[in-house]
Amino acid sequence: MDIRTLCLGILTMGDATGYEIKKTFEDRLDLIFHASYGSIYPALNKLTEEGLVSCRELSQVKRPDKKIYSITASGRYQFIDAIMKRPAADRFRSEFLAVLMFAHLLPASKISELIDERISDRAQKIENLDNECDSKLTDREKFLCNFGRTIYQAEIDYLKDYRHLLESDALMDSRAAD
Amino acid sequence: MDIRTLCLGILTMGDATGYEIKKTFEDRLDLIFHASYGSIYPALNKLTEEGLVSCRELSQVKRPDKKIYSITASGRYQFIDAIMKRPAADRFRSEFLAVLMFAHLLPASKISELIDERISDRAQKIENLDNECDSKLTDREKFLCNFGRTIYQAEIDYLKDYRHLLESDALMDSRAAD
DNA sequence: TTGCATCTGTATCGAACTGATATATATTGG
DNA sequence: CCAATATATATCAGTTCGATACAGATGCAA
Repeated sequence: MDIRTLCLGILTMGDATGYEIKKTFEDRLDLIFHASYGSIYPALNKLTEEGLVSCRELSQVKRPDKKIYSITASGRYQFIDAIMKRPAADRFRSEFLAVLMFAHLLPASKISELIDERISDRAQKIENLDNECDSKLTDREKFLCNFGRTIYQAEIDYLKDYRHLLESDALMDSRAAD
Repeated sequence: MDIRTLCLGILTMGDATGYEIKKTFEDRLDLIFHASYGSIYPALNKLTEEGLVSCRELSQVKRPDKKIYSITASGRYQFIDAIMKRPAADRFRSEFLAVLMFAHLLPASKISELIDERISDRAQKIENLDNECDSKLTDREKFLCNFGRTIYQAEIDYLKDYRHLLESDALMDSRAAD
């Protein structure tokens, strides 16, 4: 599933401009999927060419025309087709964990700082989700929201419980270096 | 931190060929970071140009020469510099979760199947980590290995506990459609 | 023993995607 | 009153993926 397909999915929820689709990615899919203008606008052009979405232009004074996209019947079929297929594996990349892989090359204080920051970052993300969760309505959205909270909390708990493994490791190495 | 930098990091653990670096990504960084030949080989060329790694060629009979890369002193400094910087945010993309976002468009049976498969996939990943964890030695590696297990287990637990929210939702929608 | 899969090793290419940047104006809040 | 944020379009260079190509070695099962 590429961004083109997911734009189609967002349009099943109602007509939107490219700008609004970007916002939807940020507001409701932040946990799950990311997309930049550099992929959204070309995607919408291609979808239009292929007849999977239609586009009406709303001329505005002293601004670029607003282009409102709607999904077509054939677009809807194609989207259902796409989500019926087995989803590809998650893609995950964490610089934080990559750095920890080389913790022995850093001073112990740096490791502690890094973990402290990670914990407060995850806590912040949970707080954001808490706020969003209230206003969200469907069980489906609550499910995804709580999914995120659960995973973030599991990470915080793990870091708190086992950080000493890294911190003592680094400490020993730096002592050995003396 | 890009793949170029992480290749440098892998070379701090010992000399290696491009092929071996790829294997290291698969064997020891699978949880954390991914890289394909299409990024590794160009990265090594660029690192060589910049004098951050050196390369000696080992000619082999009826095979392309084996190129063994070593990190240089300046490469080592540059790598430490890179990991001292604040790590960028994780990048995460999950087609599985994206599909769940549109669960209301799928039959309830499909949702159940999807979740069943996800649970066994995560269980498999935990089993793989269990096996690897034994043979790994340093506290640092154990830390990362158990990190992965913990997160995967949290996901399984969550899915088991709350899948009914999605399954009943889908059921209601399909009844409503009748 | 033959044949098939997997391993070792190099490398490139098109397509996908990111992140920054450009261009304009309106609105909101401190 | 000014700065930040929001609305709205779009492109571009650089990064990365996934597939593919080539080619012999090695292992293993029928």
